[in-house]
Amino acid sequence: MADKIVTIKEIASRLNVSPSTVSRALNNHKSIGLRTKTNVQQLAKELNYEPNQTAIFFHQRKTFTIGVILPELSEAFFSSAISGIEDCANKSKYTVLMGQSHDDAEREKQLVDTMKNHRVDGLIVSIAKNTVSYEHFERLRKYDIPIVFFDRIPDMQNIHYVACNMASGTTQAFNFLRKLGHKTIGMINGPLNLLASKERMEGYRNALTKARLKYDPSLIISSDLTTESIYKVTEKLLSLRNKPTAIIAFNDYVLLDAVQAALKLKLKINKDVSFVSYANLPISNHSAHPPLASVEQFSYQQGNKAMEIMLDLFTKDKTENENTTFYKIILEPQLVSHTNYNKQANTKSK
Amino acid sequence: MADKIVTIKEIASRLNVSPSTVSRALNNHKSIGLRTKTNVQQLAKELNYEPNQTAIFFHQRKTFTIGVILPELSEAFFSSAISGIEDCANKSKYTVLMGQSHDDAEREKQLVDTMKNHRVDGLIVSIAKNTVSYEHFERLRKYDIPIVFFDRIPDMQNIHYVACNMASGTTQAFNFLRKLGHKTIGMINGPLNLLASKERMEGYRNALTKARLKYDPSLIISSDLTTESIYKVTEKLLSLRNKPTAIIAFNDYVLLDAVQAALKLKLKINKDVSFVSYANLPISNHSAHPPLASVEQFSYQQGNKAMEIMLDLFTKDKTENENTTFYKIILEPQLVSHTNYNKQANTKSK
DNA sequence: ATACGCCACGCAACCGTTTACGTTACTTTT
DNA sequence: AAAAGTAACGTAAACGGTTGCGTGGCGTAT
Repeated sequence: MADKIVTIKEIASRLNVSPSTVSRALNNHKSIGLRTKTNVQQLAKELNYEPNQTAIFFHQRKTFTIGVILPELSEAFFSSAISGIEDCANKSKYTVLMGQSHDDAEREKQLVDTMKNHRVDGLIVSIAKNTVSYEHFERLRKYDIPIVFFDRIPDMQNIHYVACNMASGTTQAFNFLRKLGHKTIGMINGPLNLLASKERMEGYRNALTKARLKYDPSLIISSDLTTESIYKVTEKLLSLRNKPTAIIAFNDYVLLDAVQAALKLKLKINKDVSFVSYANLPISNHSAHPPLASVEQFSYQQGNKAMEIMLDLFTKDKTENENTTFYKIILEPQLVSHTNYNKQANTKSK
Repeated sequence: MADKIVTIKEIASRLNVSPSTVSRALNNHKSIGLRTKTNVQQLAKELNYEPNQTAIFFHQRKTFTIGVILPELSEAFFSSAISGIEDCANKSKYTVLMGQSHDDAEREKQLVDTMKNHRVDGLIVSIAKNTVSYEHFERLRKYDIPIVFFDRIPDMQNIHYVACNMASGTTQAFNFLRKLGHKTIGMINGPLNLLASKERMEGYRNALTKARLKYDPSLIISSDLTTESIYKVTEKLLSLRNKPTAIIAFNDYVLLDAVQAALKLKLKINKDVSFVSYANLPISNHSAHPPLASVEQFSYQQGNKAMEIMLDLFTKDKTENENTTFYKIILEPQLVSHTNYNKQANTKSK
């Protein structure tokens, strides 16, 4: 077999034509005669010619690669999101360069630089927990690399993003519990510098206002999301005079710890205290103490939408000179009740 | 600011030197005078010069990118594995191009082609369930793109791979159950064309032989890993005359369904029937009916090791001409008992 | 027969960087 | 003082493919 990698020049010399003719023939350029065109294409097939994309990328200043930076792939939320991104990307011949920040701002910065050097056509990012400066993102503008943020949005002006309305989700959760008869509802929130925490807080208070209830600040406690912190916070909530009969947990990971803390206090789950959470674990409904309901955040859809926006930016960039409009997509979360039996388990295998 | 992207030529013309001098100065080449060297480096810093990697990649025939193709990121096993890959890759300036086959052989083939066109320096693959032909892998040899397989290994000669010894894991599981007093142990296996199934079978029979027990074929049933199939198979097992008091489930997803099936038959878990499984769900110990023990397959380590092998191949390629040795790394799985309390929950947050 | 146009293809520059191979000017050796 | 060496930098080709422009040959209109 042909051991050497076959290039356009190789084909050209074999057919006694110029490389440019071969290139045009392969690209079905109109100014090439039918005769030579078929000759070239046939020989290319025979020799198993495959264009060297790195040369093309370099020449066209386009890599058909989009970078994705997110905190942790092992969190189901993000692995699902990247699936949404990838599925959409592949439909348009794009490939995904992936990097995890492990929630470390420094690492995130490095990744952004790497991706920039790789000249990705665009970047989809969910920022790290402790990212506070954003110059590394700003620097990308010079290279015309658009960024679309999702879920974890930085506090920046003029950015594209897609996120889920956690305020609304929290309101839904609150009302759900109210309808079940719960009068005193606590919440284990995250650090208040996170938008996600602020929104949950906002949703909680909105629900209170609408229900004309008075606000008891001690019912909402922020934790730093570590196991120890959650234990402490949960115990604190459950030993209040105005003790909550239901708790909204920041997410499923928090839920697991909070439930353990409650059990330690000899409380019966769903009797002495009930829980509602935000879905990020696929099998939380198989767990020993599933929440009464979950706020579904549609991670796959968020990723998918982010990639759609990216594709849109690529086409728009060519026509409009200055991008003055910014995509700000807010998805509505949906409360999923787990009281009915498990609907269907996704058939997974390994 | 400098709006245009600054290149070596730009720096060269500003300093009235040639581009090659700039290039050498930036790379600290010895044959460049200290004077001009510092001049160049300073101006580069000022202008925020950043090399165009696509040009470099193209020129050096090296992309510092490795492709990873696996079935499903949403399975914890794989998302953990890719973390292992990425962590190792980043330490050596490599980046990860990712693609999911969704267990579709056709898609896998496309991904291999895409990665080849992107000229990844290497490929790490866990093959799709229904991949039977391997020419798309063979084709990469021409491009000198090494492949390292992990976990799901194709039936090919002369390949590098890292996998877990499922036979040994199964033997461990079997003996564990025997020690707990179980005399009749069933197993829900996967399709027999999978190496993983064959190995489980092998491990089961090895354990039997060592314990001088006779083999009852009806105690091992293969399923196609769909929920319906698992229900059926479980019911079959539990209605045998020689009814098993313990069942080894193919993996945690199978476990979930098998447990449901057992519950449907009004059996008490861990009393009428006990389970052991192969770990791929991180929170299986929080689930309503956790297995007595799990065979830990060290997915992160598998990925990590695969990438280490890849790096090794890169360095070796330069010295040795023909690669006549192939890495075949077999990790020993480890049985983790869940009877003691949950050790520590990984602190995860979102 | 001359002019015009089009078809089909070649030439050469280009993308940004690296590098083998000069070339110059100066220093050292003998 | 001539030869040799060396420091410091320039020239140009190369990586593989694309593309604007040029050109010869042929057909057709006039």
